[in-house]
Amino acid sequence: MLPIEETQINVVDSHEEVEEFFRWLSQSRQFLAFDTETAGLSPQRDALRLVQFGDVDTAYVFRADRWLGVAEEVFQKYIGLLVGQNSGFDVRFLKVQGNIDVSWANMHDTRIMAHILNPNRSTSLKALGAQFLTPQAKRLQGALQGAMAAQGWSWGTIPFSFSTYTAYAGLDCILTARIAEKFYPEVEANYKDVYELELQVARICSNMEVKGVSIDLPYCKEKYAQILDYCADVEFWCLENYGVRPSEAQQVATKLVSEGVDLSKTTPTGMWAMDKDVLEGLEHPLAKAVLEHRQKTKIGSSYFQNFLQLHDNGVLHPSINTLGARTGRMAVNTPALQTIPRGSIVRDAFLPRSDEHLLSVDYAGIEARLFAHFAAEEELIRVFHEGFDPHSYTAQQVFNVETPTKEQRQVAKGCTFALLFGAGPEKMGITAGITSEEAKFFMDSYKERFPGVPRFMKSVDNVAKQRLAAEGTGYVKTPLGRRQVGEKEKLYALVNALIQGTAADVFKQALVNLDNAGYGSNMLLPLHDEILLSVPSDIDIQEVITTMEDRTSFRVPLICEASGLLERWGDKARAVVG
DNA sequence: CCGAAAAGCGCG
DNA sequence: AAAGCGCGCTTTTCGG
Repeated sequence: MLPIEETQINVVDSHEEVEEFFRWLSQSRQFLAFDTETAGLSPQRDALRLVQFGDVDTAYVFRADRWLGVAEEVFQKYIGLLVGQNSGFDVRFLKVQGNIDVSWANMHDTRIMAHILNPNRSTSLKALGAQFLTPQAKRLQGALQGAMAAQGWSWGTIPFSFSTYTAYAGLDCILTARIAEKFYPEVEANYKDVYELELQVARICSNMEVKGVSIDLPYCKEKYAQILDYCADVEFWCLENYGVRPSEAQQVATKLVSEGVDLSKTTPTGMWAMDKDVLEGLEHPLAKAVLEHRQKTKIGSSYFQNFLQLHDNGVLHPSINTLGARTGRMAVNTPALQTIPRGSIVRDAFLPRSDEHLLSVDYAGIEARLFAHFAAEEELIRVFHEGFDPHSYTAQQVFNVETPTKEQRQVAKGCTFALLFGAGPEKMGITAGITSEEAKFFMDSYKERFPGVPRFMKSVDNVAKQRLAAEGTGYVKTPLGRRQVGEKEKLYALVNALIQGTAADVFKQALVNLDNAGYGSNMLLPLHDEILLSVPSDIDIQEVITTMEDRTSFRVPLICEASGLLERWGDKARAVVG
C-alpha cells in the first residue's frame, strides 16, 4: 500500500482516459470501492455530481453529467466485490438521479463493518480512515471547506474544475477501500451472521426510502393552519392574562412563583424544571395553557410543517439509518417517522398506495419476553407460553394475592421495566406512582421471587467486568453475535442494551423474512418493533404475522399482532380508543 | 449576533 | 450500592 500522498487520483474526461480506466479496472483487487458526490442529501431533490471508483492506491473520478454511461457499465459488468461507505446512499442517488440499478449481490459496506466491530464510535468515513490520513491529506478537506466558504460554493455549485473537489472525492474512495481491507477479515471471522443480516437490511430499507410513504397534502395543510391559529390564540391568552409567552419556560416559572405556586424541581443547571410532569402536577390555568401550547407546537413544527417541506409530490422519503443506535436499532429522520404521536391526528396524514390498505404488525411485549428468556425463569417463561398477562402474574406472585388490583399490576409492570432499563427504586417509584421505599421493597421481593432475574443481571455485569479487565472493553454479545459495548461507568446499562439489541436483531431478521416471502414492495416504514405495510385487501394477514414471528429461537415465543386493514394509519389509534 | 448546550418531548 | 435504555427535532438559554 502506497503512502497516501503517492496514491493516484485521476479525473476522467476523455475517451482515452476511459480506456485507461477500464485497463485499470480489469486488474485484480480485493474490493472495488465506489462513492458519489451529490448536491445534497435527498436523491429526489439533489443532483448527482460525481461518481468515483477506486482501490487502496488509485481512484478514478467521473463527472455524472458527462460519463454516467461509464459508471453504468461498471455496475453492470464488474464481477468482483464492491464496497461503499454507507453504500445505500450512493445506490439511491445512482438509481433516482442516474437511473442506474446497482446490484446488491456483491455489495459490502464499511460503515456496517465499523458499527459491528465497535458500535459506540463514530462511523463517519473521516473518523474511520483517520489512521490513513496524514496531515497533508487532512489539509485537503480543510482547503475544500475554506474554498467553499470563501467562494460561496455549496455541494451543488462547487465547480468540477476545482481540483481540490475531485481530489477529495477520489480520496474518499481510496479510504473506503483501505478501511474495507482493514476491517473485513475480522468481520468475516467473527461477525459474519450479523454482518450479512445488516447488508440485507440495508438493501431492504434503501428500497423503502426510494419508494417512500404517501401523505395527504390537503389534510396536512389544513391541520397545520388550524394548529398555527390555535397556538396563536393560546399565546395571546397567556400574554393577556399573565404577561408571559407560553414557550418561555423560565418566564412562566417566575410568573407561577409570583402567583404563589410551589415549585421544587430544578434542572441540572439549577433552572426551574417546567417539564410535562411538573406542569401536569399544577392546578394553575397557565400551566394547562403551556402544556397545550407545547403539545400543539410540537405536532405543528416537528410533523406537519416538516411533511409539507420535505415531501416530493406527496411522498415522504425519510432517511432510514439502519444502524442509528449503538444497540443495533435503526433511526429514521427527515422526517422523524419513528416518533409520530400515537393519536390519530398526525397518523391520519399517512395513506396506503392506491387501491391498498395500511397494515401495521408489531411484536407483543418483545422486551419483557426477551428479559424472561435471558433470566431463564421457568415460571415467567411458562406464563408467556400459556398466554397469561405477565404483569398480572408478577403482581400476583410478588404481592401474594389471588387477583391483583390495577394499581398492583401497574407497580409490577413498572418494576419489570425498571429492572430491564437499569433504574433504581427512586425512578421506579416515580413511574409507578409509589414511594422509593415501597419501590425498593417491591424490587427486592421481585428479585427474591424470580431469582433468575438478578442472576441474569449479575452475569451481564460479571462478563462485562471480566472483559473490561482482560480486553480493555466491557461488552456482551447478543445471541446473533452483535457486540454491545458498555461505558466503564455504566456497565449496568448493558442489561438493557442486550435486550434492545437482541430485539433489533429479531426485528431485522423479520424484515429479511418478509422480503424473502415476497412482501418487499409492501414495506413502508420500520418502527423498532413494528412494520408499517401497504397491502392489497386480499392479503393473508396471518401469513404476514407468521413470517415475522419467531417462536423457536428463544425460550419464550416472540409473537406478533396486526392492526387489521386500515384506510389511514390513525385508524389504528381510533380502533384502540373507540 | 451566532453557535453550542440545555431543556423538553415525540416514539419504541 | 446505585444506575431508567435508545434515538430525532425544536426552541430556549447562555456564553463568547
